[in-house]
Amino acid sequence: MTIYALVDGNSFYASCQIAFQPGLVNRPVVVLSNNDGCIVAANQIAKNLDLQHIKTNSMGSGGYHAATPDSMMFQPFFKVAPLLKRYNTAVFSSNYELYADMSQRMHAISAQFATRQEIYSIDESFLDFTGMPKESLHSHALALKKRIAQWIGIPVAVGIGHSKTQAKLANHLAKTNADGVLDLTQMPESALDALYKKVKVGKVWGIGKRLSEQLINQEIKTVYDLKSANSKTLRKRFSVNVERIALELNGQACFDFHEKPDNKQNIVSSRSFGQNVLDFTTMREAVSSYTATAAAKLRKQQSTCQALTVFINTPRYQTHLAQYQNQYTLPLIYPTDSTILLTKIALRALQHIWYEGYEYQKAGVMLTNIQTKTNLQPDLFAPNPQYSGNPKSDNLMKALDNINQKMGKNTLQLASSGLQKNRWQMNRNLMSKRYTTRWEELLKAYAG
DNA sequence: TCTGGGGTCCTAGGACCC
DNA sequence: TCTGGGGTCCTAGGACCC
Repeated sequence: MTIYALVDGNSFYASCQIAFQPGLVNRPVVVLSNNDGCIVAANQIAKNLDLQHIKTNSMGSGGYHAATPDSMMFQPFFKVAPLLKRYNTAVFSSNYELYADMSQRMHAISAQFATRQEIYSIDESFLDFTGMPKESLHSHALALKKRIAQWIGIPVAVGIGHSKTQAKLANHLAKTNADGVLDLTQMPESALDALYKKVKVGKVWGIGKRLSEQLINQEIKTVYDLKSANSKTLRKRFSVNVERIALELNGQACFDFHEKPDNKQNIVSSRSFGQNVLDFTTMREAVSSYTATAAAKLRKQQSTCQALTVFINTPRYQTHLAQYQNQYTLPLIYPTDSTILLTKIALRALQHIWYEGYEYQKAGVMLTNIQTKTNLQPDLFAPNPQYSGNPKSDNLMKALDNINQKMGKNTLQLASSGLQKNRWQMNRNLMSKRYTTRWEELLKAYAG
């Protein structure tokens, strides 16, 4: 029987900031989303701040994240700014370069503690603990936790179970455990049931707000209720996925390990603008720039795409402004990974949906119909049947990627991306140094 | 003044075919 | 003078995740 462990960095982004400014450890710390828009990470002290007066209407019903009463998360920054200030909170703009580098280090350490690892997100990985002596699982996890703390200064929690869902749940519960580790595999059935009875069904991985409401309507209120529900009924009333989740809670693994990350089936690059965009020239630059980012991601996974979508919209929360949103998809005759070609297509798609007179807040580019380059299916009936990649373009793109990787993003770019990005680029007014990836931003220590 | 970005999977429904 | 039933493929939208 496979044993799964889930390692998860506590308030990961906030912990990354604290790791380099240990003086913050006793202060509330929050990290903002792109554009300094809302809060995406908060340490426990910040989470404990009194949110009474800001609980209402956090992101509106159309938001990605419903506000949960206990959470500072996803509150618009401007709404909580006065409260944060009152409590002397350290506020940071997102510093993705720093978090990505710290993430790699954390995952590398975790990998040393298991035969297999699945990197699930920037701050989480599943580990395979199968075959380890049962009584030592807990101490093994503690050793892992200790090493990550010592080597990179990030606190983690570890959950252990017979399925991914159990490991996720154990991890969630471990966060409030004294030592930050919880092993469900060593728990007798009765103890497990007693524990499950105390946890709300919405805490289960894969049960979001909507499903949780629907389950509660059917008298399935706790993890125990879900675990003991009839699995065929669950499939009929909800979905095959809910059925699987229930089985997983029973210790029957339905979701496999994925050691190698799958190639993306869709690649999106989109951003909110630092300030609303009114003119086509500026919008062209933004769309060109997002296309370049998406195309670089595409080449990184050695794929091509055969369709591209551009979307633009006005700010939905600024209700006094005229609202408009639209998207347009263009198929390509040949699969490609060329920034030059994709940019042409993207700008053509933009022409289709652009209307003068609106204040635009966001734009994005999505690449779809993605295929890996190695199993490209050339279209025999296309006018140019021998096409299966274009060596000249491939070399050019390779050179572009190499230079940008070595010298920094946007060292080399198309003229259509523009040089005055400050007209639309996001605000990050509170960014810390990139301690681990830039020589000139290294931490300095003074002796004497 | 100020509300993120990037993914996956599933399902329902329409178009089309026999 | 009758308006079935089954199948596939595609797309849009919903729900979930971090």
